[in-house]
Amino acid sequence: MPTLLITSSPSLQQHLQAALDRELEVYDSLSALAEQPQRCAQGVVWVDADNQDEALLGRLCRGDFGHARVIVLSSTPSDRQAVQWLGAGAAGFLNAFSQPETLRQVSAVVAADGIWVGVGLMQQLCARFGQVARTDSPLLEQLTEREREVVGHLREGKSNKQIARDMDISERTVKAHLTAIFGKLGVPDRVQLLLKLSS
Amino acid sequence: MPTLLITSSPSLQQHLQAALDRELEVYDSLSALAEQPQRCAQGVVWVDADNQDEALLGRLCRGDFGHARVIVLSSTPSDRQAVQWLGAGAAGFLNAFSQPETLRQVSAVVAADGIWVGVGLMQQLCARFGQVARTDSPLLEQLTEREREVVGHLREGKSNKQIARDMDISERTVKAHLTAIFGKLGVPDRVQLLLKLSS
DNA sequence: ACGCGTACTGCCCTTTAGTACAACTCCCTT
DNA sequence: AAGGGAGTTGTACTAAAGGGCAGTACGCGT
Repeated sequence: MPTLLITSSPSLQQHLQAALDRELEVYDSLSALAEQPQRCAQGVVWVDADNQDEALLGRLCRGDFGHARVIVLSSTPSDRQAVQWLGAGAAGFLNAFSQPETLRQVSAVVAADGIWVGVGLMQQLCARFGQVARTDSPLLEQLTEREREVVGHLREGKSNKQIARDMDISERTVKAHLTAIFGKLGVPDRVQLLLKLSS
Repeated sequence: MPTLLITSSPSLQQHLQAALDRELEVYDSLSALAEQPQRCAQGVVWVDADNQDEALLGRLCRGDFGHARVIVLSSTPSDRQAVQWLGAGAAGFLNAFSQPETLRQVSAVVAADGIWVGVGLMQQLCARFGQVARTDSPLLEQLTEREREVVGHLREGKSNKQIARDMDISERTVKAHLTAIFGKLGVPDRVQLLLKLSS
């Protein structure tokens, strides 16, 4: 399993090589690597994001060039960048000049098919996710079983007619359920309901 | 730094003990541990979530019983559970009977104050974050200026009549813009458009 | 001058959404 | 037995959404 490094910075190359104590296959830019996709079909690729083509890096993370595990490095890391690359499918995001011990840790985690992310960011992400999950369930608790089913279909964007077909009841009954749902949740129509559920 | 394990399953105890090759302090249930909170004031606590009190586990993750690092195990893991516990403050979530190598990896990461999470879940979290943080979708690039304005109003859940008032044009023109928008984005109606934009 | 894209609007039409009012059947609790 | 919630459906209505057809107007490049 080869370990690749994409950077145009000699100092970063030296830093990473010293930390990992392993043979690195170094490429100057992603475009150079893109021409031989078989090199990154597997293994781990460390990418210095500072001077790389964002679109190309995004494709690499998404797996367009194989199933490589991508670790994105930045000398000026931010939460925005972290979300961008981890969301695209990167396996790690951290400061390019992190402590050697941290780099080794990241390397081990990623090699074991895990992903590496800073504690602060993780808390932010969970808070954001939890925010949605929290407002989601209590809202639907006041609905009956059948009404929740209707909401489920509604979230797929189905029409009343389609919901009626899928639930094997009349369209009139679907409307009855909807009227009850709108009343309980305090919304005027299906559009507002969807917005309330996804906010 | 003690390592605790909360489970009522002998096979899980054996599995983890063998993988970590370390002395484990085993408790049958969380309620047994809750009576002596000083035991989990620090260190790492592995908890088998399968047969535990959810409320109690939530409090443990949130730090009600000290600042222990909590790793939640499940023999039937799901993203929903992962979000639930990581969101509550757990340091890791994984299959109870993961490979010994993975378990050791998780142990190392958590001991180093990191968080362990699967790649798929990470992408979901980032997507959810982006949903809130992102203001403009690449989908909207193919729309004209005026059409993007209409979409903006649409995302507020406004009716055509209201949009017409706000943009100071006729309702018919709003419909004309909408027809163009639906065509370009390949959706049949406003509901599907909203779903597409928020996915 | 001509074509083209964008914006805007009218009339008229069909379909969909939503509600008011009125029933009926089950099932569960009192 | 009586009441009530949940689920179901009908008729009839209003309002909203969506689109076809037709026309006007403005700016921009050839």
